[in-house]
Amino acid sequence: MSLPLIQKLEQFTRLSSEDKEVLRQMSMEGVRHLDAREDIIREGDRPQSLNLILSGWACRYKHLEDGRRQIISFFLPGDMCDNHVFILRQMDHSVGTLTPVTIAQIPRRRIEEIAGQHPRISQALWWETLVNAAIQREWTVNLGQRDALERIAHLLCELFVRLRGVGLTEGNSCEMPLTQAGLADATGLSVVHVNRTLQELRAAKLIVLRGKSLTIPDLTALQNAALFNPNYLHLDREGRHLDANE
Amino acid sequence: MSLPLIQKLEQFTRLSSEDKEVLRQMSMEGVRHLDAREDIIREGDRPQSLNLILSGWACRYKHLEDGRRQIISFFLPGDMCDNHVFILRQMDHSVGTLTPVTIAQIPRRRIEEIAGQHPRISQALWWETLVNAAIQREWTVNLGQRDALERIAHLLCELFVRLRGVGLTEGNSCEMPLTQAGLADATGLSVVHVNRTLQELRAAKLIVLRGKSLTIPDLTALQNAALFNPNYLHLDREGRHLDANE
DNA sequence: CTGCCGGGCTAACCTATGTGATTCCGCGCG
DNA sequence: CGCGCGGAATCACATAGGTTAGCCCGGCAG
Repeated sequence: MSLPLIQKLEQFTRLSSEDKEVLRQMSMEGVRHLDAREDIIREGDRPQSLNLILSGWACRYKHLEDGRRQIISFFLPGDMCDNHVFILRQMDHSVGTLTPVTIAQIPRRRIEEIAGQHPRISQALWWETLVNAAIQREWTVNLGQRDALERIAHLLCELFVRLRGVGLTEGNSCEMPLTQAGLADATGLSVVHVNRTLQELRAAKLIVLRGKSLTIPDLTALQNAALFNPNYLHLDREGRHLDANE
Repeated sequence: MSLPLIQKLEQFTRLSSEDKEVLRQMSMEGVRHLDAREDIIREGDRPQSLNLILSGWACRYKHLEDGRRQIISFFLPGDMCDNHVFILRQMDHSVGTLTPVTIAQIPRRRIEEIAGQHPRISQALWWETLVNAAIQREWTVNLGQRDALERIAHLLCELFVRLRGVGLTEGNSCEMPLTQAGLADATGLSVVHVNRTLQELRAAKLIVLRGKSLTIPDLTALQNAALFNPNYLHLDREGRHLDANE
């Protein structure tokens, strides 16, 4: 059973077995366990280490002064919360857990050392940063143009495809620990409307959502409803060509 | 009169005069002139060069299959349209001009050479990539949480502060070549509502917008109306501390 | 066992924003 | 010199989505 981080980076590049060993070692450093709803980093911090999610879900978020809150992105196992932020000096947002989470906290120095010695890894880390930026762009489109149903459907497609990329789906099902309030904060909708819209998606047989488990009976159908095009996830290792259903 | 690119990077780091000379040379390569409403790069392209905006405005945008369009970000003079995209293999969005534009088209190889020889420049380029990502996050918040008035006010604050950073403001005024349709595509609002909201901003004396010129009589007031906090632009060269009004 | 709390669900009502259509103005082009 | 067009401005009307409030259920803490 391979580490989510490794599975993820291998969607992009081939890693040597030495590279993989280095990443495995790295993942065992500074392991910490966090409860749900804890902050990993706060706006204004000047982090000196990088947090790699080993298990559980977290998110970036930002509060407006009057309390409104937006979830800016999700971190799933294999994601790095703050890859390369040390180039900037201050966090402009916070990162918090959504479920209990285990992370590896890797000192800045250690990362720089690894990146210096393993160009393939260094490049892969930049790739992950750029893919995150691409995801952020797609969220801009999602919030700006899609209506509630498309928006939620799109988010579910994205999460499902990303989870599949790190081996966390089973057939057409995956875990869905997000509460409706979480979905609301991520989509810019009210909780009430998220609920309404989920009913609609259920009624249309596009999703089965019970407890913390999501099943997507027909991914293509959901993608169509969402106007979801997976190209922005850049899961196209050279030569290879895959669509979201591969 | 210094190049916008250099002014911009110097908000972040000190460049040696050699660094600056290299950037100046670079800016003279492959200069091209484009009309308004031309595409610089299209979704699906695999660009082998980097486009630096010397003058004029451009934007990233994305179309949904049914024609809806979202502007994802703006490029002002000194911005690089597609810094580091060669790490990804395909453009997941297009870049088009909003006004007549002049760009320097710099071959990938050349950039890599320069970055290899001038670590300061290399770092500054990554800084610009990360700041763009931070801007994208703030847009997520903007679209997800702010109402129409805050949203437009926020965008105007951002554009003004960014223009000021490259010396393109005069007192409290700057150029504003965006049409209301452009503002609508960027904010996810309808043209009609953009118009209504601009009236509101005018009535509140927060902006003076005539033709292609924007004046912000009281930037602090506009920032307050927008819940605008400039920290996400990361204009904080070490030691220095400035607020948006400096 | 009971009481509380987080999370899901629903209903009635309200409003910010979208739609579609029309007018007006200025400017470049034939 | 008149026509056509992009862009701004309005108006009347429609609706997606927000708000407030309340209920129900299940788990766990005391």
